[in-house]
Amino acid sequence: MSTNLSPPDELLERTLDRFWETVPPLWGQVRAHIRSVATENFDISVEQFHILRYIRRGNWSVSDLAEAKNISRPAISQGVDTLVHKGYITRTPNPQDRRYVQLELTPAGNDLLDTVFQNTRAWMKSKLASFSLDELSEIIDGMEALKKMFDETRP
Amino acid sequence: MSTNLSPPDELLERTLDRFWETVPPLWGQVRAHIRSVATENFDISVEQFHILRYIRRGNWSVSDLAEAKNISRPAISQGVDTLVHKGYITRTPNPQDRRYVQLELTPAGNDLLDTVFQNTRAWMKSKLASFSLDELSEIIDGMEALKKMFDETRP
DNA sequence: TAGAATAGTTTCGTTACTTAACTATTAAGA
DNA sequence: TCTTAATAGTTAAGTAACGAAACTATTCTA
Repeated sequence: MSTNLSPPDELLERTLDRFWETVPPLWGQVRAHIRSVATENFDISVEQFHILRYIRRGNWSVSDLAEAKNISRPAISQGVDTLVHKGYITRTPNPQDRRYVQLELTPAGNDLLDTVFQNTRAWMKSKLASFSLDELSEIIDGMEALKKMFDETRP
Repeated sequence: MSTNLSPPDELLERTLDRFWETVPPLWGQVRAHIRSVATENFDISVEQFHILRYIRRGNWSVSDLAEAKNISRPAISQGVDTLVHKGYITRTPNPQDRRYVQLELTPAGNDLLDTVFQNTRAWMKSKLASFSLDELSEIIDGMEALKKMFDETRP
């Protein structure tokens, strides 16, 4: 049985400092890149791109999406609406429970996602190309540890 | 002199997978928390909060802010406007070059930032409280490595 | 000293959100 | 069974954030 002591405050503070120095600027750059790819090749915004991403990941209803993205159901509903109009997803009432609407990607939606994804990943890879194996391992380990922060099964 | 070989593609892919699994959900949670603290205790949005943050960090002009946040000058100008109206920052023309407007936090702006920051940090600390020293070190190292991704001085 | 460059603002339109109120469907309790 | 409650989703109305274009004010430059 472990003693389960909290880590020293100084280390927590240092962790948060690194987080704030790193994550917001980095995410801003990635967002900006996605926006430029998505708007240049397709007529779509970062938010709409994310809705597609979540649908492919398995969030098939409006409520699922709203919870996953932490925004209101009406916001999702409207986003879905424009994506349906643009031909990237379909709405199908679920025959089991007709309150639910099944959201699915069309072939065009899948293509869009593939293109933006591949483009963004290639760009990110180019940014990582000069990294050493050790640096990449550090990033992987750090991400895996950080991911546990919102793991509800933790104490 | 180093050989400067690119890392194997498989490792890059794995790094990106971890990135995408970790950063967007995590950032979403943090954003949502800031929003709830900022809107419950003060009448302010995440975006406005970030403008205050950047001003405190030393981006004192509208153009500095626009570049740092990667959004247009008009957008900053408007955000600054509402923050001035709310009494959190002041605009002072720079006497050296009167095209520039010096942006400074009022005491209320500093208090706001302190409150939201301390609250958010405390909440994040609580999320990290159960982490081991090794896990925290991994996060710190990972962040430090990741931060170099947009370091323009790299090859 | 005229014109180019820079800093910032205003105007106008778009998009993404929110809350409140609504419809449609299913579940639950008397 | 029938009524009420709960759930899924949409519609409506209003707000905030943002960009592009056009503008003012100031400083630099040739």
